[in-house]
Amino acid sequence: MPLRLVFMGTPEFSVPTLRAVAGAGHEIAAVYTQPPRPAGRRGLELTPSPVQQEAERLRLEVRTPVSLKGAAEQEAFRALGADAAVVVAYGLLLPVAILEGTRLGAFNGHASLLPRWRGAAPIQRAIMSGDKETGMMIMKMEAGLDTGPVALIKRIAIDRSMTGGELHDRLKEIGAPLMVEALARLEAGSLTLTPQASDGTTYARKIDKAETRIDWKRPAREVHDHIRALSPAPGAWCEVLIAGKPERLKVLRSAEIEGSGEPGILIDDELTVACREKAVRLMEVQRAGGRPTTSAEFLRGVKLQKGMSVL
RNA sequence: CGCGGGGUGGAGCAGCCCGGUAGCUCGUCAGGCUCAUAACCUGAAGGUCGCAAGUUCAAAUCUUGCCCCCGCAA
Repeated sequence: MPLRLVFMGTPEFSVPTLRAVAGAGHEIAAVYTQPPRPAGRRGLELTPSPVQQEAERLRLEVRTPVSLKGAAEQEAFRALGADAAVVVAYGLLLPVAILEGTRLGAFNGHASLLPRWRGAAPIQRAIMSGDKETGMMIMKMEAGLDTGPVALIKRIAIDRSMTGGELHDRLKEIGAPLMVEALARLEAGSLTLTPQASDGTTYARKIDKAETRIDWKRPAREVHDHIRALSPAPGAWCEVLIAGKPERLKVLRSAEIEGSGEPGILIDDELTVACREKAVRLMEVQRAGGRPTTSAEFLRGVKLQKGMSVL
């Protein structure tokens, strides 16, 4: 007997799970997602979230409350009479009334090995810190931020060249079947919950715009991790002088290279920038207004040579 | 009407302000040099300069409209 569920999610990361859960035969009573927001370049066109778009494709009922704190919203939620809530990157705090608003509770797909990286940006924080592994976890939600007991874990390795975008895509696909399995066990009454470890807790605070700029005074290893963690979005960047004017250059891919020099100085003709320790070679870049290009392509049009500096 | 950059041979760019025979760095093809090469030398092919209209003796370059791509901001 399939479960009657409420799905709560917003970005692209949530979509595979929505699709998988719906495809597994469960009944989706409603999909909660963040309301359409002004987006795009020209006007302030309201753009529905990826989850909303997918939900409409699946002809599911969509709800986009700005908050779930109000008694009316909570009552509307409870009135769905769902067995459980499935939550993946929803973006709204769930009050206790919501957590307890279903028969079996709310289950969250989270992209880290909890209790490491509780919070908003676990994927990027894991790479930025040079973690060698991470994973997806399905946990039962509690009032605290990502503190609930864990039901299922799937670990995956992070190699030294993996970008945030690549890891994001891997994890969103891993999370979908994992949630489906958790629901199957929940339905069968065989889902076991294990409390999170009491130590090793870290918080993955949201990526701030101010920290996207590359700091060449840090060791090459950290610079490289910073670049790949933020690639492709929001993108780590620096400035480079083109025809005498500073221009923003987003770095999408890099590599650690042996070599040294004053931080921020190019030590060869192949976009290798000296850092505090060793150096980082820019492999793929994107200048403001342009498309992503390999550094070789970029250098054909812009002359940046050994000795010039990168800001 | 949020701010801004851009669409030029296959790639990345310059040229546009100060209209007048399309340039640079690569790639491709042919030949040469070399033990050899992604190195070097010589030569060649390849472009309706996003689309349309206008101004002009003449438009990649000036004017107007449209299409497409992208950065910032949200």
